[in-house]
Amino acid sequence: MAKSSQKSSSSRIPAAARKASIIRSAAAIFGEKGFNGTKTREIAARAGVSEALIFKHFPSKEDLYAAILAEESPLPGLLERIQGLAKERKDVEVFTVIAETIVGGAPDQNLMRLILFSALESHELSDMFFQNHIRHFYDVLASYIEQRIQDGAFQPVPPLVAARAFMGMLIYHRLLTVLFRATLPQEPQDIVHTFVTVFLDGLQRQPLLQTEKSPSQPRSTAGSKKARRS
Amino acid sequence: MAKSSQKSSSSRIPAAARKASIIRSAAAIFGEKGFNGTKTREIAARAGVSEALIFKHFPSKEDLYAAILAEESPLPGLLERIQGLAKERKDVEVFTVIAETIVGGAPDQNLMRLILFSALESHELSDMFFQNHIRHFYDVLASYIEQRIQDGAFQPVPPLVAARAFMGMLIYHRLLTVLFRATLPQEPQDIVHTFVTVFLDGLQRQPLLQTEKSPSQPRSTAGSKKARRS
DNA sequence: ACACTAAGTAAGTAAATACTTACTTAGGTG
DNA sequence: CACCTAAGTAAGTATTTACTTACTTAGTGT
Repeated sequence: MAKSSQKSSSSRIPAAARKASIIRSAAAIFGEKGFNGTKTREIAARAGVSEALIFKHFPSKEDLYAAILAEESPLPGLLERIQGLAKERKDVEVFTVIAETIVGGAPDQNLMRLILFSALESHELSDMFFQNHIRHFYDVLASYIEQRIQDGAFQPVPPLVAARAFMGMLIYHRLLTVLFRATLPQEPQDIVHTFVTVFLDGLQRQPLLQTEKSPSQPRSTAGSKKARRS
Repeated sequence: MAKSSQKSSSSRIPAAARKASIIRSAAAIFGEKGFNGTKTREIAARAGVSEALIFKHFPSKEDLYAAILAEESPLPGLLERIQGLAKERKDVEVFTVIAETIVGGAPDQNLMRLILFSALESHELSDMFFQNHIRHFYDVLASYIEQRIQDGAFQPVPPLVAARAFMGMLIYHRLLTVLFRATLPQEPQDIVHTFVTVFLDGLQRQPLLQTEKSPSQPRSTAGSKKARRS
């Protein structure tokens, strides 16, 4: 009987294609269970091949894992899109596009988990990943913020801290969704709008006040008695 | 140096104490390597006991893991502290205390990793953890924000979204530090100050404008062409 | 002193798992 | 066709690992 139905692939296919198919199957399982939780047997089953074939293509499980991390990339064309808007100083649009991308599910569930797992399990590739993708993104965003501060449009805050603050809202939101299925009742675009509004209203130069805040507030900004830390 | 020093325990000690000592050792390793990456042999070695003793105290590795998750608690007295300040409507203090706690390293590196690992490896206890600790914290923070909106001090935004936005800045910052050792050149109190300032300036009712923003901006707040709300 | 129990362990065991070996076979090429 | 190589596999193997078993011993109450 038997050999009729292969699931994702059938008998002889060229090496490159098979390799890609194994990578696809493996990425799904590594993302679900992490490196240590994933068994090569399971990868083989999902790819519809024998375990031995996996080792024909990748010297070790580690090598397979490395191949996946090296190829996955988040934020596909996001950088280019915002750089266009940034040149025209369209604050709202710049931050809205970023927020929509992330809140809309940008690094998909599996990639998100893959990144987290690899960071936790400290595969060195995770550091490389951070340097190549994330770091660069922050540099771009931070230099936009710095530019706007020099324009006099934003308050003088440390640009990288501000960039992280904004990305924190978004990524953390995504994290709660992916890890704890903790969704919110609001529509995605309302969430985006809230994030962007709070952040930009917070950054943009206030018409009257510049560092002190609320009119109904006595003042004690942090830096007085409270903020001594080690 | 020498082998003379037992690290956490020597010969006969009462069951309860030994149990606690095993939990301590196990928590450290689970936090470092996750459930699947941790071997019972390693836990035994670190606790300075035989593997068999671990299984005298905990029926299985899973049970030991569960005992750890059940007992670890972040945000120790934070809730009480902010509830006092909240009654007096001290916005800056409330958010500064929270930010100082988290940026200062509140869930310590190990607990942070433990929580992430357990969420990723989907031990049901992680959900329980979220429900018991994190959820409750957000409820308190969100209801404070809602109160301040009703006072007319904050803009009318969805309170839970705003609460998440603020916590996102903090936790994400901590995440980058813990996972990628991506530190910032600024002093902790400057980072705290930036987070609190941006967030509160963003939330507090603007003296003149209420939804529109920057004076140096042609205006296109979201609601014009870009933010087509469906 | 003497047993009795709680605290502890050395030495297994069965199952799982990453990786190999030795083999088969599909299908293009001269 | 006959051959040759790339594509594929069944059946191991050595090691690791969670957990057990059968035992020893420290210390306490009487």
